[in-house]
Amino acid sequence: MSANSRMTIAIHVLTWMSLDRQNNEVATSERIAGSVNTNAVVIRRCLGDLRKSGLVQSKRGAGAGWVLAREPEDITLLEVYLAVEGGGPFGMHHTPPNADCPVGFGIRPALQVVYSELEEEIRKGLARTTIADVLRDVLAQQR
Amino acid sequence: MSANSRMTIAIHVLTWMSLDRQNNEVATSERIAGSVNTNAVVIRRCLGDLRKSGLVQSKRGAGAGWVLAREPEDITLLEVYLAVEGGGPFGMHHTPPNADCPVGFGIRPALQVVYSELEEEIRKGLARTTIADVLRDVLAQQR
DNA sequence: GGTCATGTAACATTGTCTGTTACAATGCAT
DNA sequence: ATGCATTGTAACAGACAATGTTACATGACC
Repeated sequence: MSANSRMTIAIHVLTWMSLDRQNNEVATSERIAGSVNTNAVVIRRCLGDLRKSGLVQSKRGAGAGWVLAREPEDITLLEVYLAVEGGGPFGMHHTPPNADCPVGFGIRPALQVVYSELEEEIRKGLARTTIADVLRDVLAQQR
Repeated sequence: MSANSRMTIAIHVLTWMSLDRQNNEVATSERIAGSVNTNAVVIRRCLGDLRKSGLVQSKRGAGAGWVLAREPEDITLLEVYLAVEGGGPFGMHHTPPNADCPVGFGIRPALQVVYSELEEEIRKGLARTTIADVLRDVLAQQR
């Protein structure tokens, strides 16, 4: 499968921000990038998606940075998923199948049903976990 | 997300083979490719994966081709998934996160748990549908 | 005004998926 | 045994997406 890490990065960012709220420093893309171990622009792109969905807010100017727009308990992984992830788990044919064949004609709508039911299951599963849950699990891992 | 079509192609192939069993012709990669509308080698690669998992069998020599190793009612989409799909729906960080940060240290094992639970949900969902179900739905789409 | 970080564009790099060509291996038919 | 159609696989080209990087205009506080 894709091995797309946007979901992972976004959860990492939000979890980091949840933990960092206790400090008095400002959450900048640069500092977050230090934890994720990537370029700050990658983090800004991610935060931009999260802001469009209303999960974070940005401040500009001097002392600028990012803050959570909601409590970690109120942010589910489903919202993160909807914010940063594109299509579903499986893709359709690259080029349209042969419509003169019964299977080629009917396979796409048939799979559409199967795939969207599956997508619904994924969403339900993601809705059960919040960023606060992840933070708790993350801290439980410490040495 | 990935937009990986291997799953779609594999289901298409197996569904086509289920329908084609009624004819007296031999199922060759060339004929299947005609329905999927792609190159025969792509189909052979897919069939190779399906064979490794025991879902189809191949015959060589003259009059060679492919046959289902099991009844369409006994092949679930989960088995197809396990045969052709690689990793799970989400990937981890491209480069390892900063282990000196508590979040960077604990995020991977924490997400591993979340992701594998999700993967389990997907598998359960896929196990509910068989190739015979798909064939029925495909034929119901006809003009 | 100086400064710092956001916001975004542009581009390079990398990796994966798909498609294509080529060809050896296989085994039935004649 | 020879021919033939197809599998099985390697090798490569092309397309595309994700990621990383550089650069710079924009905004707002000091």
